Amino acid sequence: MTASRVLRGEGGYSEMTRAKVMEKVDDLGYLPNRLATVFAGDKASTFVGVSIPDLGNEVFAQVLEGIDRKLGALGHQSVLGLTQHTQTEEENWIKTVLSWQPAGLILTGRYHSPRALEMLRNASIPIVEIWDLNSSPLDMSVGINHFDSGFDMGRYLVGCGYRNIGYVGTSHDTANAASSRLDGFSKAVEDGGGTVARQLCLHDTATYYPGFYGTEQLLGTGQDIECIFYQNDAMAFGGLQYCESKAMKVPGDIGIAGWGDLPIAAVIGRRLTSMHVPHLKLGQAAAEMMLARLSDEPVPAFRDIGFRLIPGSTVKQA
Amino acid sequence: MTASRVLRGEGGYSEMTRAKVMEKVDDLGYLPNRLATVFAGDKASTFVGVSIPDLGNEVFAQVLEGIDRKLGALGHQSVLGLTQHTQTEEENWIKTVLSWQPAGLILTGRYHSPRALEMLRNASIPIVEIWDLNSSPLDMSVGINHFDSGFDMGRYLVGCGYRNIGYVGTSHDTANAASSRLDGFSKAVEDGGGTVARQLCLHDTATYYPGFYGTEQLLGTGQDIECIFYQNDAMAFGGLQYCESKAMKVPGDIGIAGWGDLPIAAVIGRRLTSMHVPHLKLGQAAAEMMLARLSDEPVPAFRDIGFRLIPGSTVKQA
DNA sequence: TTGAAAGCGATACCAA
DNA sequence: TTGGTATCGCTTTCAA
Repeated sequence: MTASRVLRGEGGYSEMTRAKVMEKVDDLGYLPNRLATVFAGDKASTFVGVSIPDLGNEVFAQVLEGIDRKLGALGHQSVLGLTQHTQTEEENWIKTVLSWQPAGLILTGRYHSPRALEMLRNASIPIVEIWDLNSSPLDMSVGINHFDSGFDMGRYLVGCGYRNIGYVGTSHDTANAASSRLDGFSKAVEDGGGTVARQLCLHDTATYYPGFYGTEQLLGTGQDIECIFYQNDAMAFGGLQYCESKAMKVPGDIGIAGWGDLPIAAVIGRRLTSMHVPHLKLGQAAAEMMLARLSDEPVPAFRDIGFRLIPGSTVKQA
Repeated sequence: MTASRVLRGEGGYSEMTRAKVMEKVDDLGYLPNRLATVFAGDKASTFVGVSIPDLGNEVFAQVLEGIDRKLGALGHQSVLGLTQHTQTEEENWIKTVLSWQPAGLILTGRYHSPRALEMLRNASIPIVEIWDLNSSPLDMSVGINHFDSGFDMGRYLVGCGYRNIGYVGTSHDTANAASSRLDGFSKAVEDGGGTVARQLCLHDTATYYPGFYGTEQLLGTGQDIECIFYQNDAMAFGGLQYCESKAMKVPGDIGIAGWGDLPIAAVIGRRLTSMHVPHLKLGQAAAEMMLARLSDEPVPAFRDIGFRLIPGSTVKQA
């Protein structure tokens, strides 16, 4: 009816009619049913499905915050999916969220199950793969090259004189960004004549306490580790605390390097050696690419958001 | 048609028909359109709108994780809204999310704008208000009594012998849980013959660095503050770092008390004096109440999730 | 400028 | 056990 036109403000009605309609709307406390709108026609929904591995990891919380702020500001909503780093969780979530006819999807990571890939291709909606930059994405991608960031850190530590290096991280059932970092890191260390003597991948969350006890385990093996690279700053901070609790000097007795440059790194007195990644900006960029695509603006297939090594003072200087 | 029955598995069809339908489904890569399902009838949607103030605060990230895990496990999805601690953001988000006919809403906080309240009442869907326990909620509530938790901390610090106490937190445009804590805290301190001499409410996020520079500001006033209570552990940790950077002994020269018992508190060597709140459990409880209500099980109107004082070693012992 | 009619995909209800 | 028909709220198209 005419009311529909008025509510959409698309013109083709008189001012008097408009007033009458608006009055009724206020009167009845009418709220539109967008289900019906989307259902009725070609109108895209304003949902965007967003999959995130977990929120215990501050990194991803920041990414999500960046995404949702930007989407929300432009009238879109995030439908959240926590995949717990598994492809099966992701696949189940994709199936469900697609049935809600989302305008698009933002997925963390570049590795998806075969069935997920098939659904994604059939869906023919915009998809942004984030975090792990994919230069031949399903559709669009924004993130960084994790292999390279690990490589740069490895080269830096070797340059500082370290040769016998350890790694503490967590493991999940699939290839992921953290393992790409470790691969790049190992490559650089070996290229430089060192070895990643001991790599500890805990079945735990990538947070403070696992960093603490992982360090204890790693150093307990008796090998002469000179420096430890951690999956992220939270774990590195846990490791730092462990070392200090044992009266080990950092970097005198052992070097500590994190990754991600989390907010905590700004206050620990000494600057943690780390790799800066603009998490919030990454999330915002993902949302921007999605929104641009949805309004048919040209969008590059991928965007490298970059990283920057932070020398810090928890490893000895070259 | 018959296919609909088969897909819902509600019986009333032959095995042969079922097989034929399923074959076609696989064949066509058919995905149901839940928009239509919800739209069609009384069937409730599986969305739950979840409003969260911000994710930079680890506390809320954990709450959201608890909610989404539990909802997801039972076939529901969270539609996220980041309200940035403002009622107007919340109101806008409520209007939008209601138009998607959600099964229910989970809202952080007990204070809502008048227009939001009106929409919420008209919606006649289950609503869980979390975080700030509301004994006469719109519908259901789960959380803790923040006033009481502040009061307990105040009484404890007074019991430790502190009289001239400071507070560092952040401020937002509305009454909120943190200010209830401060109210309760002040009451207890005054009851015990002390004063909350200086209260600093920064216009910033409640994270590490504001805790650091807030402490600098607070101590810079020259008043003889003996102990500082912080809005949360992240801020307290920032304060702790500030004090140590100035070679002040904690608790010798100054006492530090946080709130929330965040994961970081477990690794900082000394135990941070804090208040334990089961954030993840709180989120899960909210999701459970929502799901119970949606399946017409009896649900209490509110649930106190409790807190527990952690004496720690960053304040002097009584 | 307005309204009447068809249709989106699924379900409820009946009839075959 | 199966399938036709009306229906949900809105948009699109066409006619008045």
